[in-house]
Amino acid sequence: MKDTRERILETALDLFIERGYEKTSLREIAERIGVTKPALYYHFASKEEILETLFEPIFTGQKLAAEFLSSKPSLEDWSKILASLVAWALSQRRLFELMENNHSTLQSLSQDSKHFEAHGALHRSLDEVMSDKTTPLADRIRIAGAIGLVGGALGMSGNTFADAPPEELQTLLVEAINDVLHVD
Amino acid sequence: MKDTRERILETALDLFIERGYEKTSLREIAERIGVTKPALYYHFASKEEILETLFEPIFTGQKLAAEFLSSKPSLEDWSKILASLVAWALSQRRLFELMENNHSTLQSLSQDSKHFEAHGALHRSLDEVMSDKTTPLADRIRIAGAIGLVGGALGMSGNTFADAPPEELQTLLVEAINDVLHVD
DNA sequence: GTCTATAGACTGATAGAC
DNA sequence: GTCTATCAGTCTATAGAC
Repeated sequence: MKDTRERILETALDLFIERGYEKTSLREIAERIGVTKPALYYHFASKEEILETLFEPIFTGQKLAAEFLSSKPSLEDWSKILASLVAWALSQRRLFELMENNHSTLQSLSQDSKHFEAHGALHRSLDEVMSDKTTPLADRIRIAGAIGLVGGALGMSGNTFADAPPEELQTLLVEAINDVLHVD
Repeated sequence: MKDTRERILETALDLFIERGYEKTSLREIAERIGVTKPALYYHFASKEEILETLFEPIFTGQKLAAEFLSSKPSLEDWSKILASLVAWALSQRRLFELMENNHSTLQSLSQDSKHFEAHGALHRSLDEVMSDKTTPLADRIRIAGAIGLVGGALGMSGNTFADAPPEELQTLLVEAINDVLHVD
Protein backbone atom coordinates (compact mmCIF):
# COMPACT_ATOMS: atom_id res chain seq x y z
CA MET A 1 0.00 0.00 0.00
CA LYS A 2 1.32 3.37 -1.05
CA ASP A 3 1.85 6.28 1.24
CA THR A 4 -1.55 7.82 2.02
CA ARG A 5 -0.35 11.33 1.42
CA GLU A 6 0.72 10.36 -2.06
CA ARG A 7 -2.57 8.62 -2.76
CA ILE A 8 -4.47 11.72 -1.67
CA LEU A 9 -2.50 13.81 -4.14
CA GLU A 10 -3.01 11.33 -6.98
CA THR A 11 -6.74 11.02 -6.36
CA ALA A 12 -7.20 14.75 -5.92
CA LEU A 13 -5.36 15.38 -9.18
CA ASP A 14 -7.67 12.99 -11.01
CA LEU A 15 -10.82 14.48 -9.54
CA PHE A 16 -9.74 18.11 -9.84
CA ILE A 17 -9.11 17.50 -13.53
CA GLU A 18 -12.21 15.41 -14.14
CA ARG A 19 -14.82 17.36 -12.15
CA GLY A 20 -13.03 20.58 -11.27
CA TYR A 21 -11.69 21.77 -7.90
CA GLU A 22 -14.91 23.39 -6.68
CA LYS A 23 -17.14 20.45 -7.47
CA THR A 24 -14.80 17.93 -5.89
CA SER A 25 -15.50 17.36 -2.19
CA LEU A 26 -13.08 16.02 0.39
CA ARG A 27 -15.58 13.27 1.13
CA GLU A 28 -15.24 12.15 -2.49
CA ILE A 29 -11.46 12.03 -2.32
CA ALA A 30 -11.48 10.19 1.00
CA GLU A 31 -14.02 7.60 -0.14
CA ARG A 32 -12.13 6.81 -3.31
CA ILE A 33 -8.97 6.16 -1.30
CA GLY A 34 -10.83 4.18 1.35
CA VAL A 35 -10.32 6.42 4.37
CA THR A 36 -12.55 8.90 6.14
CA LYS A 37 -12.53 12.65 5.68
CA PRO A 38 -10.68 13.59 8.88
CA ALA A 39 -7.78 11.38 7.80
CA LEU A 40 -7.11 13.88 5.02
CA TYR A 41 -6.68 16.58 7.63
CA TYR A 42 -3.82 14.70 9.22
CA HIS A 43 -1.90 15.05 5.94
CA PHE A 44 -3.09 18.45 4.77
CA ALA A 45 -4.32 21.47 6.69
CA SER A 46 -7.06 22.30 4.20
CA LYS A 47 -8.52 21.48 0.81
CA GLU A 48 -6.68 24.47 -0.58
CA GLU A 49 -3.37 23.07 0.65
CA ILE A 50 -3.91 19.94 -1.44
CA LEU A 51 -4.32 22.01 -4.58
CA GLU A 52 -1.40 24.17 -3.56
CA THR A 53 0.85 21.12 -3.15
CA LEU A 54 -0.13 19.83 -6.57
CA PHE A 55 0.66 23.23 -8.04
CA GLU A 56 4.08 23.73 -6.50
CA PRO A 57 6.02 22.56 -9.60
CA ILE A 58 3.99 24.99 -11.67
CA PHE A 59 4.77 28.03 -9.54
CA THR A 60 8.48 27.99 -10.33
CA GLY A 61 7.72 28.00 -14.03
CA GLN A 62 5.21 30.81 -13.58
CA LYS A 63 7.76 32.95 -11.77
CA LEU A 64 10.27 32.43 -14.59
CA ALA A 65 7.58 33.31 -17.12
CA ALA A 66 6.54 36.49 -15.29
CA GLU A 67 10.16 37.62 -15.16
CA PHE A 68 10.51 36.98 -18.86
CA LEU A 69 7.39 39.00 -19.64
CA SER A 70 8.78 42.14 -17.99
CA SER A 71 11.58 42.20 -20.59
CA LYS A 72 9.21 43.17 -23.42
CA PRO A 73 9.78 40.03 -25.46
CA SER A 74 9.78 40.09 -29.27
CA LEU A 75 7.86 37.59 -31.36
CA GLU A 76 11.09 35.57 -31.62
CA ASP A 77 11.35 35.57 -27.84
CA TRP A 78 7.76 34.39 -27.63
CA SER A 79 8.50 31.58 -30.02
CA LYS A 80 11.21 30.35 -27.65
CA ILE A 81 9.22 30.66 -24.46
CA LEU A 82 6.22 28.90 -25.99
CA ALA A 83 8.47 26.08 -27.22
CA SER A 84 9.61 25.72 -23.61
CA LEU A 85 6.00 25.78 -22.43
CA VAL A 86 5.15 22.99 -24.85
CA ALA A 87 8.13 20.92 -23.68
CA TRP A 88 7.16 21.42 -20.07
CA ALA A 89 3.46 20.68 -20.72
CA LEU A 90 4.36 17.46 -22.56
CA SER A 91 6.46 16.27 -19.63
CA GLN A 92 3.75 17.16 -17.09
CA ARG A 93 0.56 16.72 -19.00
CA ARG A 94 -1.68 15.98 -16.04
CA LEU A 95 -0.56 19.15 -14.31
CA PHE A 96 -1.12 21.11 -17.49
CA GLU A 97 -4.65 19.71 -17.68
CA LEU A 98 -5.20 20.63 -14.04
CA MET A 99 -4.28 24.21 -14.86
CA GLU A 100 -6.39 24.40 -18.02
CA ASN A 101 -9.49 22.89 -16.40
CA ASN A 102 -9.44 25.12 -13.31
CA HIS A 103 -8.71 28.49 -14.78
CA SER A 104 -11.41 30.45 -12.99
CA THR A 105 -10.69 28.78 -9.64
CA LEU A 106 -7.04 29.74 -9.94
CA GLN A 107 -8.02 33.28 -10.78
CA SER A 108 -10.06 33.51 -7.58
CA LEU A 109 -7.44 31.85 -5.40
CA SER A 110 -4.68 34.08 -6.71
CA GLN A 111 -6.67 37.04 -5.42
CA ASP A 112 -7.44 35.57 -2.01
CA SER A 113 -4.45 33.42 -1.11
CA LYS A 114 -0.83 34.48 -1.11
CA HIS A 115 0.19 30.92 -2.00
CA PHE A 116 -1.24 31.36 -5.47
CA GLU A 117 0.42 34.73 -5.97
CA ALA A 118 2.67 33.46 -8.74
CA HIS A 119 -0.36 32.66 -10.85
CA GLY A 120 -1.89 36.08 -10.28
CA ALA A 121 1.39 37.85 -10.97
CA LEU A 122 1.84 36.00 -14.25
CA HIS A 123 -1.68 36.89 -15.31
CA ARG A 124 -1.20 40.54 -14.52
CA SER A 125 2.05 40.60 -16.50
CA LEU A 126 0.30 38.93 -19.39
CA ASP A 127 -2.59 41.39 -19.28
CA GLU A 128 -0.06 44.22 -19.35
CA VAL A 129 1.62 42.83 -22.43
CA MET A 130 -1.73 42.39 -24.12
CA SER A 131 -2.82 45.93 -23.29
CA ASP A 132 0.46 47.60 -24.27
CA LYS A 133 -0.49 49.78 -27.20
CA THR A 134 3.13 50.39 -28.20
CA THR A 135 3.02 46.83 -29.53
CA PRO A 136 1.01 46.55 -32.78
CA LEU A 137 -2.42 45.01 -32.26
CA ALA A 138 -1.62 42.41 -34.90
CA ASP A 139 1.35 41.17 -32.87
CA ARG A 140 -0.59 41.07 -29.61
CA ILE A 141 -3.37 39.09 -31.24
CA ARG A 142 -0.85 36.62 -32.57
CA ILE A 143 0.78 36.23 -29.17
CA ALA A 144 -2.56 35.68 -27.42
CA GLY A 145 -3.53 33.29 -30.19
CA ALA A 146 -0.31 31.30 -29.92
CA ILE A 147 -0.81 30.88 -26.18
CA GLY A 148 -4.37 29.72 -26.76
CA LEU A 149 -3.13 27.35 -29.43
CA VAL A 150 -0.98 25.50 -26.92
CA GLY A 151 -3.86 25.29 -24.46
CA GLY A 152 -6.26 24.13 -27.13
CA ALA A 153 -4.01 21.37 -28.42
CA LEU A 154 -2.67 20.04 -25.10
CA GLY A 155 -5.40 20.97 -22.63
CA MET A 156 -8.07 19.19 -24.67
CA SER A 157 -10.55 17.33 -22.56
CA GLY A 158 -9.69 13.65 -22.34
CA ASN A 159 -6.07 14.13 -23.32
CA THR A 160 -6.86 13.44 -26.95
CA PHE A 161 -3.30 13.26 -28.24
CA ALA A 162 -2.06 11.18 -25.31
CA ASP A 163 -0.87 8.30 -27.48
CA ALA A 164 1.06 10.40 -30.00
CA PRO A 165 4.86 10.48 -29.60
CA PRO A 166 5.81 13.54 -27.54
CA GLU A 167 8.70 14.46 -29.84
CA GLU A 168 6.35 14.56 -32.80
CA LEU A 169 3.82 16.65 -30.88
CA GLN A 170 6.60 19.00 -29.84
CA THR A 171 7.75 19.48 -33.45
CA LEU A 172 4.25 19.94 -34.84
CA LEU A 173 3.21 22.39 -32.16
CA VAL A 174 6.35 24.50 -32.46
CA GLU A 175 5.76 24.70 -36.21
CA ALA A 176 2.17 25.81 -35.68
CA ILE A 177 3.24 28.36 -33.07
CA ASN A 178 5.84 29.82 -35.40
CA ASP A 179 3.29 30.02 -38.20
CA VAL A 180 1.04 32.12 -35.98
CA LEU A 181 3.91 34.29 -34.75
CA HIS A 182 5.32 34.74 -38.28
CA VAL A 183 8.69 33.51 -37.06
CA ASP A 184 11.25 31.56 -39.17
CA MET B 1 -36.57 50.26 -13.34
CA LYS B 2 -35.96 47.40 -15.72
CA ASP B 3 -37.79 44.14 -15.73
CA THR B 4 -36.57 42.01 -12.85
CA ARG B 5 -36.20 38.95 -14.97
CA GLU B 6 -33.90 40.84 -17.31
CA ARG B 7 -31.87 42.21 -14.42
CA ILE B 8 -31.42 38.72 -13.02
CA LEU B 9 -30.03 37.55 -16.34
CA GLU B 10 -27.67 40.52 -16.65
CA THR B 11 -26.37 40.18 -13.12
CA ALA B 12 -26.01 36.42 -13.39
CA LEU B 13 -24.07 36.81 -16.63
CA ASP B 14 -21.66 39.23 -14.96
CA LEU B 15 -21.12 37.02 -11.92
CA PHE B 16 -20.94 33.75 -13.83
CA ILE B 17 -18.16 35.26 -15.95
CA GLU B 18 -16.38 37.00 -13.09
CA ARG B 19 -16.52 34.31 -10.39
CA GLY B 20 -17.72 31.24 -12.26
CA TYR B 21 -21.11 29.51 -12.12
CA GLU B 22 -20.31 27.22 -9.17
CA LYS B 23 -18.90 29.93 -6.96
CA THR B 24 -21.78 32.32 -7.64
CA SER B 25 -24.66 31.93 -5.19
CA LEU B 26 -28.25 32.98 -5.75
CA ARG B 27 -27.98 35.10 -2.61
CA GLU B 28 -25.21 37.06 -4.32
CA ILE B 29 -27.29 37.64 -7.45
CA ALA B 30 -30.36 38.64 -5.44
CA GLU B 31 -28.45 41.06 -3.20
CA ARG B 32 -26.81 42.82 -6.13
CA ILE B 33 -30.22 43.40 -7.71
CA GLY B 34 -31.82 44.44 -4.44
CA VAL B 35 -34.33 41.65 -3.97
CA THR B 36 -34.35 38.53 -1.82
CA LYS B 37 -33.45 35.05 -2.94
CA PRO B 38 -36.98 33.61 -3.22
CA ALA B 39 -37.84 36.39 -5.66
CA LEU B 40 -35.49 34.74 -8.12
CA TYR B 41 -37.54 31.58 -7.90
CA TYR B 42 -40.60 33.40 -9.12
CA HIS B 43 -38.76 34.12 -12.39
CA PHE B 44 -36.69 30.94 -12.74
CA ALA B 45 -37.32 27.42 -11.51
CA SER B 46 -33.69 26.83 -10.55
CA LYS B 47 -30.17 28.20 -10.70
CA GLU B 48 -29.51 25.90 -13.59
CA GLU B 49 -32.42 27.39 -15.51
CA ILE B 50 -30.79 30.81 -15.30
CA LEU B 51 -27.61 29.50 -16.90
CA GLU B 52 -29.67 27.57 -19.41
CA THR B 53 -31.57 30.72 -20.42
CA LEU B 54 -28.32 32.61 -20.89
CA PHE B 55 -27.00 29.80 -23.04
CA GLU B 56 -29.98 29.42 -25.34
CA PRO B 57 -28.48 31.51 -28.17
CA ILE B 58 -25.36 29.36 -27.96
CA PHE B 59 -27.14 26.06 -28.33
CA THR B 60 -28.37 26.78 -31.85
CA GLY B 61 -24.81 27.51 -32.95
CA GLN B 62 -23.56 24.37 -31.26
CA LYS B 63 -26.11 22.24 -33.06
CA LEU B 64 -25.05 23.72 -36.39
CA ALA B 65 -21.41 23.10 -35.51
CA ALA B 66 -22.00 19.48 -34.51
CA GLU B 67 -23.80 18.84 -37.78
CA PHE B 68 -20.91 20.36 -39.67
CA LEU B 69 -18.39 18.17 -37.85
CA SER B 70 -20.08 14.95 -38.97
CA SER B 71 -19.30 15.87 -42.59
CA LYS B 72 -15.54 15.27 -42.14
CA PRO B 73 -14.52 18.87 -42.86
CA SER B 74 -11.30 19.67 -44.67
CA LEU B 75 -8.85 22.32 -43.45
CA GLU B 76 -10.53 24.75 -45.84
CA ASP B 77 -13.89 23.92 -44.28
CA TRP B 78 -12.41 24.52 -40.86
CA SER B 79 -11.12 27.89 -41.97
CA LYS B 80 -14.67 28.88 -42.85
CA ILE B 81 -16.34 27.57 -39.73
CA LEU B 82 -13.76 29.22 -37.49
CA ALA B 83 -14.22 32.51 -39.33
CA SER B 84 -17.93 32.18 -38.52
CA LEU B 85 -17.10 31.38 -34.92
CA VAL B 86 -14.98 34.52 -34.68
CA ALA B 87 -17.76 36.63 -36.18
CA TRP B 88 -20.28 35.19 -33.76
CA ALA B 89 -17.96 35.56 -30.77
CA LEU B 90 -17.28 39.20 -31.65
CA SER B 91 -20.99 39.94 -31.80
CA GLN B 92 -21.69 38.14 -28.50
CA ARG B 93 -18.48 38.59 -26.57
CA ARG B 94 -19.99 38.29 -23.10
CA LEU B 95 -21.61 34.99 -23.99
CA PHE B 96 -18.34 33.78 -25.45
CA GLU B 97 -16.57 34.69 -22.19
CA LEU B 98 -19.29 32.89 -20.23
CA MET B 99 -18.57 29.76 -22.23
CA GLU B 100 -14.80 30.03 -21.96
CA ASN B 101 -14.81 30.68 -18.22
CA ASN B 102 -17.16 27.83 -17.34
CA HIS B 103 -15.84 25.03 -19.45
CA SER B 104 -15.72 22.37 -16.74
CA THR B 105 -19.16 23.30 -15.40
CA LEU B 106 -20.63 22.92 -18.86
CA GLN B 107 -18.94 19.58 -19.26
CA SER B 108 -20.60 18.35 -16.05
CA LEU B 109 -24.00 19.80 -16.89
CA SER B 110 -23.98 18.32 -20.37
CA GLN B 111 -23.68 14.88 -18.76
CA ASP B 112 -26.38 15.42 -16.15
CA SER B 113 -28.96 17.67 -17.78
CA LYS B 114 -30.64 17.15 -21.10
CA HIS B 115 -30.89 20.90 -21.59
CA PHE B 116 -27.15 21.09 -22.10
CA GLU B 117 -27.11 18.19 -24.50
CA ALA B 118 -26.03 20.34 -27.43
CA HIS B 119 -22.81 21.20 -25.66
CA GLY B 120 -22.05 17.56 -24.88
CA ALA B 121 -22.89 16.46 -28.39
CA LEU B 122 -20.58 19.07 -29.89
CA HIS B 123 -17.78 17.98 -27.62
CA ARG B 124 -18.20 14.34 -28.48
CA SER B 125 -18.15 15.18 -32.20
CA LEU B 126 -15.02 17.22 -31.67
CA ASP B 127 -13.31 14.44 -29.76
CA GLU B 128 -14.16 12.08 -32.58
CA VAL B 129 -12.58 14.35 -35.16
CA MET B 130 -9.49 14.72 -32.99
CA SER B 131 -9.17 10.97 -32.50
CA ASP B 132 -9.79 10.02 -36.12
CA LYS B 133 -6.52 8.48 -37.22
CA THR B 134 -7.41 8.60 -40.91
CA THR B 135 -6.71 12.34 -40.61
CA PRO B 136 -2.97 13.09 -40.36
CA LEU B 137 -1.86 13.97 -36.85
CA ALA B 138 -0.37 17.21 -38.16
CA ASP B 139 -3.77 18.33 -39.44
CA ARG B 140 -5.57 17.40 -36.25
CA ILE B 141 -3.05 19.32 -34.19
CA ARG B 142 -3.54 22.36 -36.37
CA ILE B 143 -7.31 22.15 -36.07
CA ALA B 144 -7.17 21.83 -32.28
CA GLY B 145 -4.64 24.66 -32.18
CA ALA B 146 -6.77 26.93 -34.34
CA ILE B 147 -9.77 26.40 -32.07
CA GLY B 148 -7.62 27.18 -29.03
CA LEU B 149 -6.30 30.24 -30.80
CA VAL B 150 -9.78 31.74 -31.01
CA GLY B 151 -10.45 30.99 -27.36
CA GLY B 152 -7.11 32.40 -26.29
CA ALA B 153 -7.51 35.65 -28.19
CA LEU B 154 -11.20 36.35 -27.45
CA GLY B 155 -11.81 34.55 -24.17
CA MET B 156 -8.97 36.38 -22.47
CA SER B 157 -9.75 37.35 -18.93
CA GLY B 158 -10.89 40.95 -18.69
CA ASN B 159 -11.81 41.19 -22.35
CA THR B 160 -8.39 42.59 -23.24
CA PHE B 161 -9.13 43.53 -26.82
CA ALA B 162 -12.52 45.01 -26.03
CA ASP B 163 -11.66 48.46 -27.40
CA ALA B 164 -10.23 47.28 -30.72
CA PRO B 165 -12.49 47.63 -33.77
CA PRO B 166 -14.32 44.34 -34.31
CA GLU B 167 -13.68 44.36 -38.06
CA GLU B 168 -9.95 44.64 -37.47
CA LEU B 169 -10.02 41.83 -34.90
CA GLN B 170 -11.99 39.71 -37.32
CA THR B 171 -9.44 40.22 -40.11
CA LEU B 172 -6.42 39.63 -37.90
CA LEU B 173 -7.85 36.51 -36.31
CA VAL B 174 -8.90 34.97 -39.61
CA GLU B 175 -5.38 35.57 -40.93
CA ALA B 176 -3.86 33.89 -37.89
CA ILE B 177 -6.29 30.96 -38.16
CA ASN B 178 -5.42 30.46 -41.81
CA ASP B 179 -1.72 30.57 -41.00
CA VAL B 180 -2.20 27.73 -38.53
CA LEU B 181 -4.39 25.74 -40.89
CA HIS B 182 -2.05 26.35 -43.87
CA VAL B 183 -4.97 27.69 -45.87
CA ASP B 184 -4.74 30.40 -48.60
C1' DG C 1 -44.24 39.81 -7.51
C1' DT C 2 -41.81 39.97 -3.38
C1' DC C 3 -41.42 38.94 1.32
C1' DT C 4 -40.13 36.06 6.05
C1' DA C 5 -39.00 31.81 7.64
C1' DT C 6 -37.27 27.45 7.20
C1' DA C 7 -36.41 22.81 5.44
C1' DG C 8 -32.92 19.65 4.02
C1' DA C 9 -28.66 18.58 2.20
C1' DC C 10 -24.46 19.37 1.57
C1' DT C 11 -19.69 21.57 2.67
C1' DG C 12 -14.92 22.30 5.05
C1' DA C 13 -13.12 21.72 9.35
C1' DT C 14 -12.31 20.23 14.49
C1' DA C 15 -12.40 17.58 19.11
C1' DG C 16 -11.10 13.80 21.19
C1' DA C 17 -10.90 8.53 21.58
C1' DC C 18 -8.05 4.67 20.13
C1' DG D 1 -2.50 7.75 11.58
C1' DT D 2 -7.19 6.87 11.44
C1' DC D 3 -11.48 6.76 13.57
C1' DT D 4 -16.56 8.49 15.38
C1' DA D 5 -19.13 12.30 16.22
C1' DT D 6 -20.19 16.78 15.47
C1' DC D 7 -19.96 21.92 14.56
C1' DA D 8 -20.85 25.95 12.11
C1' DG D 9 -21.64 27.65 7.84
C1' DT D 10 -23.31 27.70 3.21
C1' DC D 11 -26.05 26.26 -0.36
C1' DT D 12 -30.49 25.37 -3.36
C1' DA D 13 -35.14 25.28 -2.91
C1' DT D 14 -39.97 25.64 -0.87
C1' DA D 15 -44.21 27.02 2.05
C1' DG D 16 -47.12 30.39 2.97
C1' DA D 17 -48.23 35.43 4.19
C1' DC D 18 -48.96 39.88 2.06
